[in-house]
Amino acid sequence: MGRSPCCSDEANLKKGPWSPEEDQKLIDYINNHGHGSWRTLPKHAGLNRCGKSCRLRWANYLRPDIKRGKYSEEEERIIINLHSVLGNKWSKIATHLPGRTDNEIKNFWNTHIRKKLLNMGLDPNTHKSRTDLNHLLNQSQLLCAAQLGNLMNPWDSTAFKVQADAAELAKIQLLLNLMQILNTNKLSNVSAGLIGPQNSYPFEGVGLVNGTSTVCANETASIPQNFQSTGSMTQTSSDYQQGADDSWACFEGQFKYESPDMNDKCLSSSCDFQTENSLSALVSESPEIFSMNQMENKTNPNHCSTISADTSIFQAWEKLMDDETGDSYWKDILDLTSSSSSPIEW
DNA sequence: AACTCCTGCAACCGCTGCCGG
DNA sequence: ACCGGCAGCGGTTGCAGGAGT
Repeated sequence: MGRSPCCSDEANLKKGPWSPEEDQKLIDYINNHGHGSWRTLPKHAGLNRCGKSCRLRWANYLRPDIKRGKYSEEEERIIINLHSVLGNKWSKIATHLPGRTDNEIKNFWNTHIRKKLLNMGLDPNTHKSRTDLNHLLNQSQLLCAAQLGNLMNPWDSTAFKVQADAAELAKIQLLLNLMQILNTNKLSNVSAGLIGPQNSYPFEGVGLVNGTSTVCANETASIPQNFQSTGSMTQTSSDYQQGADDSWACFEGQFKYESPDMNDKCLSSSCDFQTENSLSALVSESPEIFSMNQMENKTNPNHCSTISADTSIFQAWEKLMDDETGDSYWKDILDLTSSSSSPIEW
């Protein structure tokens, strides 16, 4: 059911920028009487504006507790983290940034952060790598083509080497993109891990910056029964409400999943819908590399898929672990996780 | 100096959700 | 249950000022 536009019956009302005199009238009136009904305020305050315009002017500009000036890195980080969980819910994001208005945060997002994320190769809407499925498909096709090339002409050593390098690069890139899918989805950060035959992957949360993660907690993440979670996470937000709708929390730390009786090589278990959809699409595009098995999970049937990959992916993973850069990167993360081994319950 | 283009931001528009009758 | 009024929210617009040519 629609409703008539605000103040549409009052054609003579002023629009556009506010004059200093109008601002002062509004400030004086609200300081003396409070805003009360916005609908009737303009008349009482002697303003030729509609109530909506007055409310907006007060809320976004004249309110005494408004914080002006540049956003700090901390504020920027909070906005990115919250946006990854809440999306374009600017008013909800604003409740976590005292003195900042929803309008101001929205503008800051659109003019600064959005561009920054794009420059970093991230989709500002999903916070995922901008590698869309077509791009992933291209990479998996490159990998397949390289492997096929090996089979078709195994005696051409030069071609073999070039193709092998291309295959290796493609594997690593594909792996990194998979990690991106796993890492940048909301619930997947607490419910999905990258698990190999020997290496457990300690994963990070949404928008992990300086060790802080924001996770959505409006659903309880389920963990398949044959998995154990270990590691350490410390809650850093004070308004976390476990189980409440629309709640959120900040955590620090990492934890990992291990499957004591997992013989198959498994890339992900216990996905949320978004992760599952991303991975399902990837699996359907590259069935020669990935397979997907449904695991029965009575607690939460929505989070029960297992993605399995071709062995070569895990060989690439191990190679990445052996690589100097990769090794030091993972060593840092493993050092962080080794401080505690108390189980986490979700 | 004059013009165009770009950027940032305040303000508007139209829709939704809530609440009381 | 329905309806209408209101506040609030998010997308969009328009303008001022700066940068580039």
